[in-house]
Amino acid sequence: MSSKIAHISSMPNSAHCQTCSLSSLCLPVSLQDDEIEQLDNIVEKSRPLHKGDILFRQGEELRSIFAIRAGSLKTFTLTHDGEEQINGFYFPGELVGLAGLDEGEYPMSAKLMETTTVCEIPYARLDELLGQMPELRRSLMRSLGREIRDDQQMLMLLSRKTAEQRIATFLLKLSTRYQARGYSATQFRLSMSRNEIGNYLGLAVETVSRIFTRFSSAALLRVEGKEIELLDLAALNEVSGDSHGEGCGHSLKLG
Amino acid sequence: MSSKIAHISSMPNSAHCQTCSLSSLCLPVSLQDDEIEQLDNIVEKSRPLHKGDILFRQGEELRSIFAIRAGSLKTFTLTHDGEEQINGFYFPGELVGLAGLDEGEYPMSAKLMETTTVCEIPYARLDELLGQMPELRRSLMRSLGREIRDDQQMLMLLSRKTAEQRIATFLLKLSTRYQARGYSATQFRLSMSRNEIGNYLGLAVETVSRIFTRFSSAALLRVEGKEIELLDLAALNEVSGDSHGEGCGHSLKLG
DNA sequence: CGCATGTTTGACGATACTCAATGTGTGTGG
DNA sequence: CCACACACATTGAGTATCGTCAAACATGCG
Repeated sequence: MSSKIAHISSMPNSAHCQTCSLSSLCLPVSLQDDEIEQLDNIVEKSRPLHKGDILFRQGEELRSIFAIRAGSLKTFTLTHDGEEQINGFYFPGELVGLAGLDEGEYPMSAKLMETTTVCEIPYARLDELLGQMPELRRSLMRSLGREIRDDQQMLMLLSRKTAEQRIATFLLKLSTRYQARGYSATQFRLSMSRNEIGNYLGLAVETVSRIFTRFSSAALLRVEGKEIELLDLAALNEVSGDSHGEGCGHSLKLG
Repeated sequence: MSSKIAHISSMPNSAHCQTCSLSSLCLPVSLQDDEIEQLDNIVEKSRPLHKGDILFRQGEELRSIFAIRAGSLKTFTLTHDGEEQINGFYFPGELVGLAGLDEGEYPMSAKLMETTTVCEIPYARLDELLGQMPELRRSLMRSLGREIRDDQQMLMLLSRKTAEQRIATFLLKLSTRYQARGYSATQFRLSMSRNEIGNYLGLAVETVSRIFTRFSSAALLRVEGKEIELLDLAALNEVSGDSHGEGCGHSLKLG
């Protein structure tokens, strides 16, 4: 359980922003070629980091934000009683570390859930570019805004949704995000444990497990350890409570 | 219940950013005098708007963000089943509307809880200034970051705290915010109803009411309708679950 | 003054947590 | 390569917290 601090050493000559297949997700801006090149120049690509490594730690000085190239990580804070509270999961093409921009230090820690490659974007350099490139600036604003909206959807989830609705919502969100980066929307591998899912959704592990089996019995999905197949997106959507169709909120009876 | 859309008409010659006592809260930046003047030029001060008025509506094009000069408002979204979900309460010196910057439209509505005066900051003009003034840019970043951190504290609250802890946390947060703007930290008037508090904290109205009386019985506070006096900040802190001292989590027994 | 809205209090019940035991997988070391 | 240990996952039983329903009470607005 000795989680090492990830030490980024730049790859000799890896990929570039210009050719990165994730660029449309990472910073969806319409930049000039030379602007992209400028951006590319300040970005440091890491060699793969290992599962369990800490990318940054709560309270550390915020020197960089990170874009994920491959793999996945979780961000979390520690509660007063030393428990870890997961704030979010991050996948390729997503930016991590934005939340700390105001304080100059990371308000939470980031830990890899599997072998992961990131792009490091030094904030000082980025800040210069922001002054020169309005589009980049707006793009970053959009990323911040998206972060806020995501959090607010979570607020909604935590304050109004039942356990079933939370899990359904969670799975559908994952589905959407996987789809956005070219993976299957219905079949994927959960990179987080049931424990982490429960922590994130404000549920006990046991509840998560029970609902997985309940959904399985109802043929909404197929579970095999961490492998998941969503069998009935429409029904999941119904259960999630986000559907506009009248969901009248009846919960699942066992099949 | 006919909530009018607030229509901002600029005051002939009201206050200026240069002399605003809230400027340190609103945009806590170290700007040059001429920079502040530039900012002041694009800000439109409203005449007082009435309780119940809508400042902006979810889905509307985001033309401006707002700074509150006096009064208070709540932001909320509508759930799929038409219920209102409160996202936050805003007080003088705070910025509203930031969350929509990415999409170009407001992701939620804002409704006044009492007679309120705001400064309107047209986004197009602001964006120009952002390119010219690095400090202003960082300040706005900080505001966005703060919004994110606040949301994440709420996530923590909703996913891990009991009803008692939520109410205690809520009251202490209010206390801090009031203090920051020069009001009493222990005596204030709740501008929101019990219903709105419950909605915001993910609790039923009845639960909110019960806990208020429970706190009252335990001499943690004094309630008289919307008037509140916090009698034992230390104890409230203890109950809130945020204290670092060992809280061993025993709930209040009636006095 | 009366109706509407907001608040308080009580009784009851459901959802999800805790505790506990068993089952399953994963990684490590012999 | 197997065996063991450890973390993770599932399932069950009992319970507590909080939500729902209901009614009385207070407050405020027209």
